[in-house]
Amino acid sequence: MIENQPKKPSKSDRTRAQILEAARLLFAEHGYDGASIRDVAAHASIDPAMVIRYFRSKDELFARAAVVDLQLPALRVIDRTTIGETLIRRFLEIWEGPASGPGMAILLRSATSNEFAAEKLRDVFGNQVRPVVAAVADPAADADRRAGLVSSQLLGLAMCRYLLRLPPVVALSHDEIIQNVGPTLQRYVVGEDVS
Amino acid sequence: MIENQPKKPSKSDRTRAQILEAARLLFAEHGYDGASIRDVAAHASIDPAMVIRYFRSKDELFARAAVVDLQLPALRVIDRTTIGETLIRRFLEIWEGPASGPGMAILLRSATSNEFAAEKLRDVFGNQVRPVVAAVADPAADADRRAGLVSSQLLGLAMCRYLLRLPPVVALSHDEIIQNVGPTLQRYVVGEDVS
DNA sequence: GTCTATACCGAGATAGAC
DNA sequence: GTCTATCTCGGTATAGAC
Repeated sequence: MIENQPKKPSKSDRTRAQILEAARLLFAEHGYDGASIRDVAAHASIDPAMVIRYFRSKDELFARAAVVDLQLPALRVIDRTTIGETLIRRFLEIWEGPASGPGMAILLRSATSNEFAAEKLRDVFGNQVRPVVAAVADPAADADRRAGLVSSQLLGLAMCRYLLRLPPVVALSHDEIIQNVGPTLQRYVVGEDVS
Repeated sequence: MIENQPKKPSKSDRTRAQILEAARLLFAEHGYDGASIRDVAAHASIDPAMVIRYFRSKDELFARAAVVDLQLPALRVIDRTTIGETLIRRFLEIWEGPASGPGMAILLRSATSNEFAAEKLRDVFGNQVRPVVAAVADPAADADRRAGLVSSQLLGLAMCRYLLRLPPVVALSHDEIIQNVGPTLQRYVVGEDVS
């Protein structure tokens, strides 16, 4: 067999990982246009030509860097009465927790001016957020609209707090966010408004 | 007197206006990086050198294009019991009404990757949104936080509906938006939650 | 006032020596 | 596998002819 994949952190693999990590950092901070191949190379202490050698193009590098897994299926056991709080807590973990990477920041930072990033972001909400909302939405038929409303509040909060860094939103404590935004999400998911 | 300003739509002025209009359109649609001087010139049926001649640089052109006046003082007569609905109705006018230009789209499109645009957007909320919220917030001392929460919902809605074009959010009718988002804003401005 | 031509720069990407 | 050198392209901005 040619299968000698296990246990081979070859130098190539480590270099590749370094490049990818540098790319994720810089794409998250400066966006697709703002982060150049040269920047990524410098940050990984490597030659720019290597970046192209390992990933064929900037687009492909971005595609590799912009993978997002919100791990929402972990919320499988859901309580309809506390879904709002559950969602906002998970949101804070994703954006500020130690485990989750900068995947969402990468997408959101570039989504306004890069159609690929925009499409990926729409995919995230269609494939990851929507199913969770649909599982508990009040008539499930409204799942699309409810998931859309949830997304509008959560993306807006992320924009203001992590990208735009609007001072009063940055200043909010986790408890304040949970207490204020939680009820909003709760109503969007299982509320009886609607027309 | 050298004052012959009135009644002189000289060819220069018209050209200047054409350039500015083209710039506002393209900056709103493609963002700062995505809209080049050449694009703007082509769209205004003019030579690229003229763009630089009229506005000294791309940065200055962007600064001229990115002026925003939400005209919120027009809401001076405010009813605390309907402030949420008032705000969301004004939001829809700003983004979809015939009068308002693409100013907000210009800023929001570029704010994630352009520090100047980000600063201008923070200014808009500090100088235009915050005062309105402060005028009716419930303890007025919480005005900053309340205005921040309002901004998070409104910017998120704008992102999803007009920039990201998330299908379920695009599909929302004006009435659905008013009925669903209005109560959220109402609670953010005069609600009694908080910690 | 307007446009042609171009300078200059930094981007992404490639060829080929080592 | 790695790096030096370079190509090409498109960006902003400028010089100078008309």
